[in-house]
Amino acid sequence: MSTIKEVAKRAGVSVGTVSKVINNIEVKPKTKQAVELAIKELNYQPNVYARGLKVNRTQTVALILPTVWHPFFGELAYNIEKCLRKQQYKMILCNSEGDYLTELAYITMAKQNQVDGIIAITYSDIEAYVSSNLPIISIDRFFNDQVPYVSSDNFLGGELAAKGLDQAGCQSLCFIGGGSKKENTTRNRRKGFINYCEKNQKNYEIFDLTGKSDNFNQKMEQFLREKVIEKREIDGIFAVTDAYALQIIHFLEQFNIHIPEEVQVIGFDGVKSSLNDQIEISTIRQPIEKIAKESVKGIIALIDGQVVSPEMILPVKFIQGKTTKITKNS
Amino acid sequence: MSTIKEVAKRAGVSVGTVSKVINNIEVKPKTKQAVELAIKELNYQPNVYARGLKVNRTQTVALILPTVWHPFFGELAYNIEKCLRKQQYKMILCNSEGDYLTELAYITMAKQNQVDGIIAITYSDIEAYVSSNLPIISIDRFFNDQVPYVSSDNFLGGELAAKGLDQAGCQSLCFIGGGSKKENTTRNRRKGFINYCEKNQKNYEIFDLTGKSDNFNQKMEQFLREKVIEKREIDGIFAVTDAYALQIIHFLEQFNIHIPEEVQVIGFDGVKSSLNDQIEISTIRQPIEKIAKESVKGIIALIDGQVVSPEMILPVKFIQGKTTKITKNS
DNA sequence: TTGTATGCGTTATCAC
DNA sequence: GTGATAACGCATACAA
Repeated sequence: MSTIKEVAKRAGVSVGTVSKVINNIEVKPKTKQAVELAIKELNYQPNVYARGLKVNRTQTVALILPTVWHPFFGELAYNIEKCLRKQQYKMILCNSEGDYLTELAYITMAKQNQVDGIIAITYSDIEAYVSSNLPIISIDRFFNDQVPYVSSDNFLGGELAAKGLDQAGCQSLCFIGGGSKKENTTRNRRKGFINYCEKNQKNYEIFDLTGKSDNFNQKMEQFLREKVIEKREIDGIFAVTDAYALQIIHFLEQFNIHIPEEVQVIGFDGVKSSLNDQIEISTIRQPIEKIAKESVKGIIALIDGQVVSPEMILPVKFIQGKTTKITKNS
Repeated sequence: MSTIKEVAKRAGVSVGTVSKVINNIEVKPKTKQAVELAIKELNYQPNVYARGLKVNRTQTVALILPTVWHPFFGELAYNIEKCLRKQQYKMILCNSEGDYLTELAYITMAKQNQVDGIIAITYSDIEAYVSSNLPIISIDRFFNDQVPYVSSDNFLGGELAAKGLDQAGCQSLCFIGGGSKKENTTRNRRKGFINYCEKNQKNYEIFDLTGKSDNFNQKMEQFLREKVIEKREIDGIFAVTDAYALQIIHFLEQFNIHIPEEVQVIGFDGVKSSLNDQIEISTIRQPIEKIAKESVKGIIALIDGQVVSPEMILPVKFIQGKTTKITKNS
């Protein structure tokens, strides 16, 4: 690998001049030409470490997420990398596997100047380690006023789900949720759901097991067995994620419950496992591309020392699938 | 961020001594203690750029693949990052989107010392740009003797697929493939399939459209309509990937062909869209974890200047799904 | 407009 | 065993 010195010698100029050419600083056209020729001839590539040491910029952002091996995160990671690349940034991928220590290790790395900033989607308590001098954007989770976050409009999503079931003819709705206490923005899905039901005087039930309980599946199945299969009290289900929705559907189908004829189901996420994949279930789709775009815009603004809006809430959409009846509106 | 100088001053020693402590070089216990205390007090983190500039090592590897937004690549990326992390390496994720120029840009980046090595899964002709002084491991594709590659045993996979169909009672087999000419290791799936059929005197047909043809789907459907739906000449299909298999199954089901009763189908890849996902179709599963492990082992060995075996072929397994009949052997 | 010189934070080679 | 110092490759303030 040739250095700036060698380029300077070959071009018959000084290193300073070469540096100027590289960084697009005014230089006499003729010298510029000579330098560019030398660069080409020597196949010179600036050493990013020397530059990084000097200017303290690496053009690299870390993306911390539970695991890229998940349709939602995969799509998100893909889009974020794409956006970053457009802005000449590289992306270090960090699968935290939801592990607190792994997340911390990555944040430490960030502080060692390995990266200019972090985009994180995490549910552990890394708050104390997130100092305000480290540019960071959070997805789907509120930390504090210092950390801007971008998220889907979960409240609206909950409303849309309830509305979707309502308009498709359901009489008695139900929200099924669970998972970590920390996912405080996804909590709003439930709130939106309830809000719609209250406002429109729809019957509804809530099955929501927060915190980790090993036997969540058992309890949920018991709930379904009683309320849906036996008593037939519920004919519209909003599951907090597509994964839950799928699970519920599989369970009900075992008991010959027809979907959507007898029971209608709406999920949340709208993930596709790849670009060409087709979504089968009715769902509230998160605007993953937009989330990616806003996150990248945010982190770069932060790196550039600009002020960034503390929260960016992005609209969601109802996607008609095969698990709700088709109405005029959908 | 504090520097090594400040640590030295606080500990009452020289920078050289601090450096020794950091790099675990013998130092008097007492001084070591003092230095470590100062490090803690100042919350000192070595600057990786200064170190990188000095030792020309970044502890970073680039992973180039078409898109992480794909179950197979997602799983692969997840596992590779996991392995790299265990070895104290970071991973830069590069979605090339199959684009030649993007791949090139990333290779250029690698040459700028941003990364110590590359793990690539690419189908374009980047051969000329891959100089032997840049550590690189290829997955699924042979470039030349200078570039070690790791791959599934595609030939064995082809044999297993044919054997699976045969033992499940199929009389007349068929291979359906297509895609890029460049995927020369996946070509072996076809070879293995043919090999089994020849050796065991099974009837077989090949439908293989190499190169890109816009109307691949049309032609394939026409083929299926004639051979499977109308003439009923084929009762066992080996599709070169799960994606094709799925497509074929959906198509046949439209014509009320029962699978696996009338026609049996085996795919290739065995991808799950997440850890908890369940595979539904019968398939030949690629050992993604092993591929990840071997790639990482390989790239690190290369970085460390060791010699690496030019090819690593890993065994595949037949996975019984719902699209082939169950036999005693399976 | 261009060249020279200094320093970024670290490691490594010397002396001591 | 420890300290002083040169060097890594580059950007930049300043001198010419």
